Amino acid sequence: MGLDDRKLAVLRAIVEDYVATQEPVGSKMLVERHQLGVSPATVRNDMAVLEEEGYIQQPHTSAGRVPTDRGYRLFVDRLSRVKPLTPAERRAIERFLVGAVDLDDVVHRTVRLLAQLTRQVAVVQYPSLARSSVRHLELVPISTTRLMLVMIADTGRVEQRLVELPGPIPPDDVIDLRQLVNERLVGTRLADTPPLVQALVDEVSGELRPAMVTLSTVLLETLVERHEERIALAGTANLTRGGLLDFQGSLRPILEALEEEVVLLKLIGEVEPSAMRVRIGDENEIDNLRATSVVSTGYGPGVTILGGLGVVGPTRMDYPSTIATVRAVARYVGDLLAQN
Amino acid sequence: MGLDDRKLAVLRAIVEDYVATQEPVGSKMLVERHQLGVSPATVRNDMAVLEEEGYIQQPHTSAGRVPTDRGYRLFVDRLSRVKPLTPAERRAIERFLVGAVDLDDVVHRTVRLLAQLTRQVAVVQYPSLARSSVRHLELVPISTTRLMLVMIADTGRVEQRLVELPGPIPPDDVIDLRQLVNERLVGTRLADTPPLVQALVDEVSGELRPAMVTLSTVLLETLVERHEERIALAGTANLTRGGLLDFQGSLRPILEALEEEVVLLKLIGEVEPSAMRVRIGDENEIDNLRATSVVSTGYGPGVTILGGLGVVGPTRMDYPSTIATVRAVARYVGDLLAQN
DNA sequence: CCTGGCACTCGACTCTAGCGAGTGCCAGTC
DNA sequence: GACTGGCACTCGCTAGAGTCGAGTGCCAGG
Repeated sequence: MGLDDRKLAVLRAIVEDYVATQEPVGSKMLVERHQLGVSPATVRNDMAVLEEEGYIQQPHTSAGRVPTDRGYRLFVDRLSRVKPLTPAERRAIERFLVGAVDLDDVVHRTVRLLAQLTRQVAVVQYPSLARSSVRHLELVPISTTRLMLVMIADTGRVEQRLVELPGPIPPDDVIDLRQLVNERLVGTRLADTPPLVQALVDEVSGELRPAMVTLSTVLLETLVERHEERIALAGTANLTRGGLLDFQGSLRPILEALEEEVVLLKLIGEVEPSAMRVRIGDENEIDNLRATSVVSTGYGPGVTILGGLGVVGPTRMDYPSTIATVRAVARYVGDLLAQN
Repeated sequence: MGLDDRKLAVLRAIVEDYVATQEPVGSKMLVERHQLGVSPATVRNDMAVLEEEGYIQQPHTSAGRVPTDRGYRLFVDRLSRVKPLTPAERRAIERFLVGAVDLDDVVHRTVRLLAQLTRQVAVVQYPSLARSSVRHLELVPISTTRLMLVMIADTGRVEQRLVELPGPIPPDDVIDLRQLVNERLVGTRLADTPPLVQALVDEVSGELRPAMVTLSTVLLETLVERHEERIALAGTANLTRGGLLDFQGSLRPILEALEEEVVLLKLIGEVEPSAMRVRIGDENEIDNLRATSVVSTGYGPGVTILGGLGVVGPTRMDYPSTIATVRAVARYVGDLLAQN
């Protein structure tokens, strides 16, 4: 059941028109707006085949056709050429991201930028801790039995945790501890620290030991287990564009899903090396998002992946532009972080 | 134009019924469901007066009455007794907040809890930097010309900034700098630091001076100007409860407003000492939120105010419960932070 | 294989009529 | 003077009928 070129052209035209107008598209409109070189009747026959194959669908008998998820999939895979960004968009990206003062700032600007450019909901994951290395560990005495542990990662992320010591500790010991953990851990990837931390504990003896034991627990929590991946979100208001037409009027499940960090991580986090990932409608594992499409990718300096970012929108989105924008923003952010 | 007791009772009944049923309430229903001891006709007369005074309103000529913003205001001010929380709710609060490991965690749990209990959008401001004191300043060398400045506030907040030095700086100088800034600034409220920082700069001379000048700029930015108040948000999905009835079907402006940190701060940030603030409909300064009511308060240990929290919902909300919940949560969080 | 023509389908829209909740007013009663 | 029962009236909501037209599927002819 191969689809010949014209049928593919028809599918493309349907997708493009439907995305643009948001209304089921009929055969007559189609030949008027695209140079297909055939009559409406022929297009109708093609459409019948496309429908039979599951690429398009009629909302009601005697209405135009609407692409199915499968139709969008084919469109994305084979029919769309990625639209290059306009110079204006490129400039917007640069202007927006220049002048960010720290990591928080970069992430915030990025997510807003992405939401604005795509006119959709944007999601940006903070550089993943698992993929970062320790740049510095700081121990700040808060009281005689309390320390504040501050971990600075090479990606610029800073994590802190309170350490409740089993007993009072003299200031000099804090300095020793600090030096010790820094010597051993700086430069290693967070994912690789557990054995090193364990070795540290085994090694230390004397009065420093109880403190070291406690500290090691917190260290492991902070560096590995806690793994609290952070996420920034923007543009939820864009869900209301197109009135209640998209999402058949029930934003509820989508808003709910977007509030679950775990869900978002699943969306954005499973990155393949700088490849675009497009999940259309039913392809989404998350039930609440079956009515949406998700375009995501990883970002990072060079080929390293630090985290993911992407957008969530109606299945009827402008895939070529969206994909182009997401890719461009990811690239810029990656480069930006490379400078740190 | 005094309203006698019965008229007030009628208003109260109207508010309560309307909040419960979401439908305009008529005179007959009213006498049936409340023991007013008079006939519908009498109630109608009272209602006519209440309408004339602007407390209630008819959506259409022959429909029941609906409270106006002014009506809700009177209700909140004079007619509602605050509902005590149920034991289940108290327990929920305790269970939810116990076990928070750090400030981020506390704030996140709080905002989710608040959203869940009130079934509305919850907003929690991180403990305000302006009201915090410096607990410790750390300078971490990143390269010979770069430092990471980490500021730990007594509220547990940690802020970091990259410092680009004008030239290379030896490690010993970093130690000197660190000691200097800590000596002078630890313990002072952030709002009070500018003159001290200035004094520091004036005082330092020699080779340390250029670095100190740069550092002071960043310090001032981080401590004072930047003032990046952080905000956590949860429960936006609750906006869709009640279908499209509330907010006349356009969530748009509300979602937009909720994404603006500045707007949220205005909502939540202007706290009076542990007093509840209720802004009803038109009373909101923010145009996009004219269709909503905002219940907010400050929180902090004892009488100190660290930040604000509150909820945003339809004007037709259950004020007594909402107010009780917001107050209770604020109190718990305040106590919790007092333990740090 | 494509095309023009044609009968058919069916949702969207308009219009009308009837229903009923709710009102305002008034005359009568305690 | 305050309350009540009664009554005419308003007007949004719903259901049903009718019309319109975009769009289709099919077929015969080029």
